[in-house]
Formats: sequence, structure tokens, C-alpha cells
Amino acid sequence: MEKNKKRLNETLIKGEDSAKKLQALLCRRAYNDGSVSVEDLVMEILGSFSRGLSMLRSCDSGEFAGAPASPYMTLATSGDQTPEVKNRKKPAPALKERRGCYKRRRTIDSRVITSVTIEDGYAWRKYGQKMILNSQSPRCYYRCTHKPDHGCKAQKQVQKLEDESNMYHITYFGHHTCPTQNNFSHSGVVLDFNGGASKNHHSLSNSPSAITNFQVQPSIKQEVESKTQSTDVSVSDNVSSANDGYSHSSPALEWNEIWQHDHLGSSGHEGPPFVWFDNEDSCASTSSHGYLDMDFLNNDGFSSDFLFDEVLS
DNA sequence: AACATTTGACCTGC
DNA sequence: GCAGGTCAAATGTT
Repeated sequence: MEKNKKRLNETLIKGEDSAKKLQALLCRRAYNDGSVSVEDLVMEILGSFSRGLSMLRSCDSGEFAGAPASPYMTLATSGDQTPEVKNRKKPAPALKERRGCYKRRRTIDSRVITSVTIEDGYAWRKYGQKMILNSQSPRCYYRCTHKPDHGCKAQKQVQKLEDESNMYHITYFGHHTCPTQNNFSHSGVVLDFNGGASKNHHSLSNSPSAITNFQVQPSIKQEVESKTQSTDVSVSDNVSSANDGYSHSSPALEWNEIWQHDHLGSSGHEGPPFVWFDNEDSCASTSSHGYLDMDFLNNDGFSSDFLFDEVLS
């Protein structure tokens, strides 16, 4: 176990070094196009590594081995909480059960993208919105629409970037386990984002969690919005899950309602490349995020070397 | 009626 | 105590 700890520590140190090198390279590039947000992004990476290393260093007495592998809460069993938990701080409400216990946002198993639209081909249900410190735009919280019926644990947070790019910082947590999840995920599919800067093609993994159907064309969307939901495995059905039959409120439009002066995603916007990271520690602030020119999506298990090579190529 | 979003309160970690 | 994440009642939409 101590050996594993050492290896993990070495891995994180290596990652930290890589991020520092990336910082030096990207910052120069960022200045060329007038953006400094790349620096922020790299700072997040460095921060993640630093925190991870700090945690490792702080638990050198064997507690690391016994620490939970995942900070996930078992929400499904929240009703089984001990009375000590349920009655903490305040007396139980008279007419209803106390809310289930929940943990603060877990930081593992998260992926971050930056996009002009918050649509990604899945059906999401908004369950909260919160103003974030030092951020002019609220952060919106979504979970998979199919959570109640299929127990899908996928969640995402969406926050509008505060620059003038009308882009959104989207952080995904967990993976879709619902039957209507993405159906592009068979291996061999190659996405070609013609958003301008991107030039490379990348085969997608066949991971069911890989979100591969970004940038649904508005025309397609309109077509499928009128469809009834089915379980057929097809592109159209896959797209239809983005709105899941609720054609009245696409996420993009919803956002326009929140920021009435925004005009995102409603004018046939050609999909730009996304930033896509497996994130070890989701960022807490998106005050000035930008985006990298990156056109691949790879959700599971890519190495940091691969990621950085792609960015720098 | 059934589903969605909104929003204030609640809860937890730092 | 604060900030972020979640809950759930109220409300809106179809």
C-alpha cells in the first residue's frame, strides 16, 4: 500500500511538472491571440495537482490506505442515515423528513469542456442555480433526466464565461448509465469539428461515458424535438435525448432567458472545438476562463502526455 | 396530470 | 462563518 502511495505521488509530481511546462508554452501562445485565459486554465491544473500532493503528504501515517476511494455520497440510501446525522444542528421539520445528507461536490471523475452551447445530446434536468463568488453569472446544476427511472448519476454544472465569447464552462460529473445515453460511442467514429482552428481528427473511445455528440445542428434538433422518444439506437434518437421531449425549453434558450441579452446557440452556430479535460479537481472559479483549440473528445483514461501533446501539436 | 424550472432553505467542507 | 452544492415546495408549461 505504501508502494502505491509512492507511485501515486510520483505520478502527481510528474503531472505537476508537465503542467508547468505547458504553462510556459501556452502562455506565450495565449498572448498572441490576446487571451490570458489559458493561464487560468493551467493554474487550475497546477492547483489540482498541488492539492492532491498536499493531501498525500498530509496523510503519511497509513490513513491514506484507509481513506475512501471515492468521496461520492450514496444518495440512494440517504434515507438510511443514522439519526445522529439526520438530526444534526436543527430539529427535524414537523411535517416532513429531513433532507438527505449530501456531500459537497466531489472532485474526481469530472470532465471539463468549454462550449458555445450547453447542449450535449443528453437530457438534463436542472435542479439548482447558484451565484458564485467573484462571478457575474450564476452556476447552474443539472442532473440526468433519467436519474429517477434509471438511476443515472451523470451530472453537470454550467457556468457562462465572463468574457465576451458567449461560451460556457461545463463540468461533467459521473457517467451516464441510462439507456438513452449517447449512441455515437461505438469505436471508429471520427468527429470533424470544422470550427476553424482545429485540424486534427480523433477517433473516439467506445466508452459509454464518452460524450460524443456535441454541437447538435439546430436543424436536426428541430427535427427531433417533435419526435416521440423511442429506444431505437439512431442518430436522431440520440439527439432527441437532448431535449427528451421537452421541446419548449432547450438549454440554450433557457440560458437566454436567464441572460436576456445573450444570443447563444440560436443562430446555427457552427460548433467550435471544445476543451475537454478529465478533471481531478473541478475548478471553483471560472472568472476568466478561456478555451484551447482542441477538437478531440476522449473521456476515459487518456494520459496526460497524450493530452498535452495534442494541445501543443 | 405530469413534467419541467425556480428559488429559498438546508447541509457540508473549508 | 462562508461558499458551494443540493433539496424540495412552489410555480410554470404542455
